[in-house]
Amino acid sequence: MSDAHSHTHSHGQSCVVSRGETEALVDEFVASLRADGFRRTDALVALLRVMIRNHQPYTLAELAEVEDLRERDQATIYRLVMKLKDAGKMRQLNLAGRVSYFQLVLPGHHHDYLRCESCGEVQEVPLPCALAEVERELMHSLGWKGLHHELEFIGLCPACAD
Amino acid sequence: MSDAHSHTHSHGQSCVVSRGETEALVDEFVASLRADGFRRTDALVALLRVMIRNHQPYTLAELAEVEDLRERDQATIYRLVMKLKDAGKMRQLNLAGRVSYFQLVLPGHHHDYLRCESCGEVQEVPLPCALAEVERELMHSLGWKGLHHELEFIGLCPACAD
DNA sequence: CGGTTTGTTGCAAGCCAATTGCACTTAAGG
DNA sequence: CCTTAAGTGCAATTGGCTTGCAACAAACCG
Ligand SMILES: [Mn+2]
Ligand SMILES: [Mn+2]
Ligand SMILES: [Zn+2]
Ligand SMILES: [Zn+2]
Repeated sequence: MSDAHSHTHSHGQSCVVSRGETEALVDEFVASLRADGFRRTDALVALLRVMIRNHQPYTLAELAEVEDLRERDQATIYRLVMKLKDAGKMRQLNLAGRVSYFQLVLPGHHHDYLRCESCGEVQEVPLPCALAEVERELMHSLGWKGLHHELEFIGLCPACAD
Repeated sequence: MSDAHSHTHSHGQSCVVSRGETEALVDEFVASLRADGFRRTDALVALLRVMIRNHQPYTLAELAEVEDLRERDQATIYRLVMKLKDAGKMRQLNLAGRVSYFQLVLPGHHHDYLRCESCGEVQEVPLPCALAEVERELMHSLGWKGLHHELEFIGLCPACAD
């Protein structure tokens, strides 16, 4: 009942960075991480390479499939992701029910998503997001601090809609 | 690492319905459910009573604590919730990491939420939501169907912000 | 370049909310 | 009543994390 998709679905390929530019960003990212006690390990570099090159939400399982991370222990990837989260460099998205998605925090990048209830496809919303203003209003009127948001549109993708 | 709150936090108490009005709505709800093969059982009535009376997101654990559901098996509550979801009468929200929240679908009711990253408090957004227009635009331009959305603002509640 | 400190990793075990199989019970309809 | 299909309790299982611990290896220091 309520069974979800289980195949590996493809994400939309928005927000991609060139191979060369990625390397520079990785170096920069690692450098800033040094201040938080991170060391430049192969696993960290491989992880950042993927998540910067293709700025999308990934499940831990998806990350474990990535080149240069394939032979890594799942616990290693898990701890890297969590440590990045603690450092404020990783965001945990709860797009689907049982699994979490993770996406690197890149200054100036914010994305909302569309998710298909039928096949699980996740696609970036190709429209500008106007919620920053609402955030300001909420912080001002309710006294909350440091608000950001997570917005997901849910429905049937063109393929599943027939 | 990244440890979340674990105590039972209170929800904001918006969207409450009077005791008498609730009974009428429950009867109406059950009646419409009959078309989907539902039977009027004590567990179903108790569940609807809670979720209509206080239209909020609940975890399965929270539902299991409710009067008249306390002595029920967790599997019973789980299957009721899932069957309602399959019938399109229940929405599964992914507000937090490991546990799902469920909220009854009531025509004309739509809510967005604020969640405190520190204490886990969940509060309804007291402003009107203007995303229906964006949904129409997305369906029109991208070909998705039946879109609804889930919007959550995340930050520090007044208490946790000091 | 050794030696020391401390973050990192593999491996295996554990955790826990959800999920399911099965036999029994009960609402609903005739 | 009697039949049929939905609902339920109970126990066992799943699966996505999550953690303890010993072995490793960046970074740093003299
Ligand atoms: Mn991006
Ligand atoms: Mn409501
Ligand atoms: Zn689809
Ligand atoms: Zn708080």
